[in-house]
Amino acid sequence: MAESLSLLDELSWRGLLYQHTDDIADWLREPRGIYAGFDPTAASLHVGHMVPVMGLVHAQRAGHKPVALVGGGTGLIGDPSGRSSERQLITVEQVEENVRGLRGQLERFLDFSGRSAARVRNNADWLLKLGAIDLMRDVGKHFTVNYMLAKDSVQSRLDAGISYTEFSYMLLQSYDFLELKRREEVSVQLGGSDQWGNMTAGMELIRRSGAGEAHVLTMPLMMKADGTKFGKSEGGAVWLDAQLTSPYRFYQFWVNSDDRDVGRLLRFFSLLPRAEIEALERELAEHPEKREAQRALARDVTARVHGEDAARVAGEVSALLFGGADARSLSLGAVEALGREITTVESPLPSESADVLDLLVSTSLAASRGAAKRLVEQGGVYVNGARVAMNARTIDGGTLLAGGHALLRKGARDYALVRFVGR
RNA sequence: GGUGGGGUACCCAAGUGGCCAACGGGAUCAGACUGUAAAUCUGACGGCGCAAGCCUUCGAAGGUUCGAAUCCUUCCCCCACCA
Repeated sequence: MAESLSLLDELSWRGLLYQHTDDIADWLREPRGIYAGFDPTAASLHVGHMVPVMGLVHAQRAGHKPVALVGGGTGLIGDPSGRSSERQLITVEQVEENVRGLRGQLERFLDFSGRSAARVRNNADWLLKLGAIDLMRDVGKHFTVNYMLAKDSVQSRLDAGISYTEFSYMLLQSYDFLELKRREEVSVQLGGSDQWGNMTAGMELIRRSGAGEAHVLTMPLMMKADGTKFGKSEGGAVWLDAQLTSPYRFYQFWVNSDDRDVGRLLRFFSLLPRAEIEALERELAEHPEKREAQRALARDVTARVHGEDAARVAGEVSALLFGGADARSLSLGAVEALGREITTVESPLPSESADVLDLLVSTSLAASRGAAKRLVEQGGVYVNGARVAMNARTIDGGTLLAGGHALLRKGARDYALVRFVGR
């Protein structure tokens, strides 16, 4: 472990420090157990979750022992923090399935060996067997309703309404902290800034239960310079699961970062050292069109999430698609490599030709034939690099690439490949 | 339980008998410009169709009418105040 920088210093220069308890610096002089929780609201984490994940990664690098807590129990209740309306309950089966997905992803970021070995825990292990009476006597008694009502997460919901279920969420999260403190010697919790209320409640419970000293630290929410929400791409979330967001798309998400955001994104999500990030920022200022910073960011993050090989291939495919090469000059090998990274559909060559509109729909480049038609009419569709016109929108044998392929493009950067197979 | 207000397309929101597939804004998508940017401008934005046009939408189900998002009935849900 590099002992050069303390966890707080590291998080601080990266802009990952938002709020923390007063004496946390002293407390962190010794190696501590540090946890962050992730509720299984979906089968996969998305890029937004990576902020606290990176918090754990930095904690481990600084010599502390990270614990990733999967909320198999709290996920059944629903956290009101940062939400303007009541959540829909998800089924027990769904939560269990999601827990499996999250667990596997969290394991990729952390090192499970050595002195600072990471652990993954599931709060279902203690919350499911916690009885209502025990909860009220052992946890509830330590909180006044007045204290709970004062929390932002509750306060902001007083108008729209909040169920007793979600109102109680902070009790469960507090209990998690206490359990982890007792069982695993975890004394620090980190999370997004919207978690401050829940986290300090846990600290309060630990204090009142006489379980010793505990601290909390929050990290900022990633905001984009253009004001839109971070982590969305083509209308959907950017997932860490390769099945939901392919490594190529994942890589593209980062490559497309706004110039104004790249520096912060590098600090947040890459492990590159400070000097290197600052050099990239200078390069970006002088030659923004080269997008070196974006590429470095995409390489680093994609490699951590999907592995070095996947990151390299995503980079190569991007270079191929955006490098200005003539699609028709692609070798069969290159086309087949493309096919493994971007959406690819097989289509029988019906008679003599295929309608591009149908191909746009089958490759999901367009939602319906009507949408596909509008795209073509607006000049937003290209086959093998050539714009498609409404009255010339069929593909026949003569226009195919090596191996009977056609490369479809929608707009500036959405690609799909069609492989025509014999009847 | 009472009184009042409300449920309109991805979100916000106008619309109170035909001119409504439904004003406007946001989000989104495309084009121009560019750096696979940003900003700006232009266009598109329920489904099917080359098109004329057809079909399905305004919480749900019925009804009145030549004709309803708009009127009536019943039901469901949300909010505020009161109890």
